[in-house]
Amino acid sequence: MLDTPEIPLATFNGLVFGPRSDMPIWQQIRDHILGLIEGGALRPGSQLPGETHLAASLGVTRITLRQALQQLQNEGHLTARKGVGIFVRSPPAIFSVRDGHPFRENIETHSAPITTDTRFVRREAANADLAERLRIAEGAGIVHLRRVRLLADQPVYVNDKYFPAERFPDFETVYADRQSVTDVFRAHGIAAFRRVETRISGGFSTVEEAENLRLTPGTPVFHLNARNEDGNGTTIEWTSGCWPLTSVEFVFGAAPK
Amino acid sequence: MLDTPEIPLATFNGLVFGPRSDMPIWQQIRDHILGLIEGGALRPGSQLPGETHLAASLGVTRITLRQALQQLQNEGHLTARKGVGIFVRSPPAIFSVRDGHPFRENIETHSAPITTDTRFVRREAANADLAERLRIAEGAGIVHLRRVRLLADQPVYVNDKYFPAERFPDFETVYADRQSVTDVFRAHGIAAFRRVETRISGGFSTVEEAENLRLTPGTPVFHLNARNEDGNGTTIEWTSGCWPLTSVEFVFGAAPK
DNA sequence: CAGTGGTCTAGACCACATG
DNA sequence: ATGTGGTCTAGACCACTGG
Repeated sequence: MLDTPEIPLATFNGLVFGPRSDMPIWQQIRDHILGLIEGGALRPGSQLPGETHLAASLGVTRITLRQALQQLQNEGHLTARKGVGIFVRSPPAIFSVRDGHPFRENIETHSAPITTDTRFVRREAANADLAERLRIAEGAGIVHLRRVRLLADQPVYVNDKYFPAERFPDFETVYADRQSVTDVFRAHGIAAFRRVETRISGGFSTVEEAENLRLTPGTPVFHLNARNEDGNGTTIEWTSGCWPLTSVEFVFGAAPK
Repeated sequence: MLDTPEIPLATFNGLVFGPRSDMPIWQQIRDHILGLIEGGALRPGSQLPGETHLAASLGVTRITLRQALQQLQNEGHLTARKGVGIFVRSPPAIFSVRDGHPFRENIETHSAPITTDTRFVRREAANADLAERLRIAEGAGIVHLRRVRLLADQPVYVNDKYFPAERFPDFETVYADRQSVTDVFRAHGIAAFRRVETRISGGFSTVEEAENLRLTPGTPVFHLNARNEDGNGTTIEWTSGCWPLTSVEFVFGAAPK
C-alpha cells in the first residue's frame, strides 16, 4: 500500500472510558473514532493500526473494539480487508440524486470532484431475467457496461447498464471515444429517451458489490433499478445500481435548483 | 406475554455444524434459523428460547450465537427486547409502494391483511425545521398525526404527518369519524391535492422508531419525506415515515397494475 | 514469512422487565 | 427473585494478504 499511511496509535488516546459512564464502552470508542474521522485527523484512504495494537492502546479487549469497528463499517465510515487492514472510507457528504436527470446534473451542486471509472464494456447473452427486463428473447445479445462513480477518490456508486446489442452495433467505439451513454444513443439515431420506471429497495452488500464500493461485505446498501425507453416506447436500457446506505438521498418530483 | 408461546429447544436441533464446513458457524446458524422462520416452524410473534439455552442446545458459545442473532435482527427477522426475550418479527413479503398513489392502492395487490393503528392526533407549535417545511411561521400551530401500519399484526411502517393547524379547525373530529386524511382535506374544501416532492434516504433506527416498528434499535431503515400541495400550490401536509430496510420496495413512474 | 482481520471458546457481571 | 438480553474479559487458532 503506497498511499495509505498508517495512523499512529497515539492519535486514538485521550479518552475517559469507564464503567461510570452510562454509555457502553464500544459506543464511546465508536463516537471517538468517528470524531477523529469527521475532525480530519483520520483522512479517507488512510489505514488504522492493527486491531491488537488499537485494543491495547485503548485499554479494551479486541472483541469490545471490534464492536465499535463493526458499527462504523455498517455506517460506511470504515472498510476492513482481511489480511490487509482497516481503512477510512468516509465520503464527507450525501448525494442528492434527482430522478429523470442525468447523473452529471445531479451532482453539479456538490462541491467535491466526481470521477467515473468504466470497469468494462462487453457483449453477453441475455439470461431469462434480463431478457424479460429488456423485452428481448432469452439468449439474445446484450451490451453490458459497468461503471463506478468516485467522490474524492472514494467509490460511492456502482452501476451496471444493459442494452439490446442489435440496436447498438457501434456501442464500444462510440463509448470509448466519448464515455457517454447519451452520445451512444445519439450516434444510433436515438435523440429522445426517458426513464419510465425506477425502483428502490434495500439490502446487504454482496462480496462483489462490496469490492466495487470498497465496503465490508454485508454492509447495508440501496439497490436502484430503472428502465429507459426511446421515443417509440421501446426499452433501450436497463440499469441496476448499488449505493452505500449513508451516501445518498433520492429526490423525486422536485425541480433541480 | 400471553400470546407469545416459547418455541421448544428441540426445534433448533438437527444441524451438522463443524469446522469442516467452509462457512462460519454463526452463518450456518443464521441460515438455519432463517429457514425455520421461512418454513413456518417459527411464527411471527413467537418467542425464541433464551440465548443461554439456545447456545447450549446448538453446541456453541453465546457470543457465536449472538453473531447469528445480530445478523437476523439487522435483516428485520428478529427483535430483541432487553429483559424480555427475542421474538420472530419477519413479515412474509415485501411492499411495493408507488409514489403519488394513496397507501390503500399501494397495498391492494398484497394478499395479507393490512391494518392501521392511529397512535395520536394532537396540536403542537411548529419548530423552525417544521415551519420551513410547511411554509408557515415558526411557533404557528400544527396538527401532528402519527400512524403505524401493520401487516399480519407486524408493524411495517411508522408515519408522522404534519398539517398547518389554522387550515384544519375540524381535523380531530373528522379524522376520528373517518380515519382518513383525504376525508379531512375534503371536509375543509380541498378536493384536489398532489405530492410534489418525495425524498428517500437511509439510516439506522432510533430508539423511538425501533419501539414503533418493534425493531432492535440500530437496525437499518428507510426514511421517507414528502410534501403535499393543494390545487393552489400551498403546502398542506408534510410526511415523515420510516420503514425497515427489507420490508419495502419503492416504485416511481410506473402505472399500478 | 510476519502481520492482518475473522472466528471461536469459557467464563463473568450488569441493567432490565416480569411475576 | 428470577430469567432475560447487553456488555466485557483473556485468551486461542485460523485464513488471508503482502513482501
